[in-house]
Amino acid sequence: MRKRYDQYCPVAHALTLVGERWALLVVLELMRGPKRYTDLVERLPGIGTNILASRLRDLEAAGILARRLLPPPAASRVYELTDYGRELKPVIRELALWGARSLGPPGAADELFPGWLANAIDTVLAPLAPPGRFEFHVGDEVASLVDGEVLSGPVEEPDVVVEGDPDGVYHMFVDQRLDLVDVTGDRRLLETLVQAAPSPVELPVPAA
Amino acid sequence: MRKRYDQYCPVAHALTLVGERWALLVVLELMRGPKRYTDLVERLPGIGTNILASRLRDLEAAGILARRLLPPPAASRVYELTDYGRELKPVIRELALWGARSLGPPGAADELFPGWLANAIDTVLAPLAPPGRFEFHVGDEVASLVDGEVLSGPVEEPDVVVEGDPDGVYHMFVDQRLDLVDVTGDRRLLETLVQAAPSPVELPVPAA
DNA sequence: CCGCATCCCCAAAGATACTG
DNA sequence: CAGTATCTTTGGGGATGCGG
Repeated sequence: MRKRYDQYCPVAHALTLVGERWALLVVLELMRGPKRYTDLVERLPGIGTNILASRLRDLEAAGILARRLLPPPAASRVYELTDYGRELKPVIRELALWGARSLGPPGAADELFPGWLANAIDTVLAPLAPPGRFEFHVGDEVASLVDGEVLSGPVEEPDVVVEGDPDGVYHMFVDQRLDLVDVTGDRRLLETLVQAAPSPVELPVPAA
Repeated sequence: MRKRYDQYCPVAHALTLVGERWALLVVLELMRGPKRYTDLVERLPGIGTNILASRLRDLEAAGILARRLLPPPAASRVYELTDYGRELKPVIRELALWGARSLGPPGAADELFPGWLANAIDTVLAPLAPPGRFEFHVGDEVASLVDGEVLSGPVEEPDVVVEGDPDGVYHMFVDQRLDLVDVTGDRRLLETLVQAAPSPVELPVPAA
């Protein structure tokens, strides 16, 4: 918010609102519901507490989120998106679809924090998913995809259940390999979903 | 590119590639064709020359753009998007649609540089435009919209021609007022276009 | 000229400690 | 729990220089 671009351009304006470091990731976290300050801190590994406070101030001033006090006795302060903030979803979705194509398998430096699976499915798969009831178990995360809608946790009467580690699931979607995961149920339906996923990009230079 | 987020998340990954300041605006400029270094400098008011060089390096390393030498005798170096870079268009489009809703009328601090009109029409209007041949004259800029495709300059046999200053055109799209611009031709068609434009957002705090 | 590299200055980012 | 205060480090902005 502070740093402007001196151009009369809708893109430049959007970037002054949500273009600063961490800003869109804060919005992404709030997409799955209101959160407290400390919830955000632990779900955004590496963010400084002062940075988070600053971003929350800026995003509130921009009308993207609002702070609210939960009714007593809980009485803790939470941050939640406004309507305008929620409308960033298509932006985040396109970013995720684009980024997924050059995202490699999970590395050691990457943290997998609670909710990552549901988040990834929601942003990358949900918009292209065929109708059906999918259930995924990856490590200790469980998330489901029901007719294009994402749910945390299992679903009743799934058509197909996939079980594996992060690497196996990665290769399932990227290389269309189903041999590194355990599949129970409608294998055909899973293949349809896998084929709908965005195809990876061949990077010219492996970013030495 | 340099600064990572330590999360295994497609959005975080996308933001490490194009989330730095100026990066997406560089991509936006290259969307309308290859450009030389100095072209970019003058179309990105306020960018430092070292920053631009750094962004170009990072974006090249990420496989988003490539540098190429024009054939002699021109023999100057140009930067152009790769396929993967061009696929950022949906991201930019969604950002523009979202940003346009809270972008006010042009202010004194905003620079209007050559091509702004075509850029704005392309990102904001083109994806929602009804079929038809529109021609816009704003200040000394002329751009057209033909069946959802943008052209710099006039078009043959336009259905409707709009003439006005930036402020008038702004209120045409935001307030659906057609009395601040000159309209020649099919006024009905123009009204259809205006109604397709994204509606503005009521900001809670005017960002004092 | 064009395409940067260098230098200087200042404003953010990051890490840690601490307080209402 | 939800931040502010403080300190250090890094990167951005602007000017200038310089080789091709």
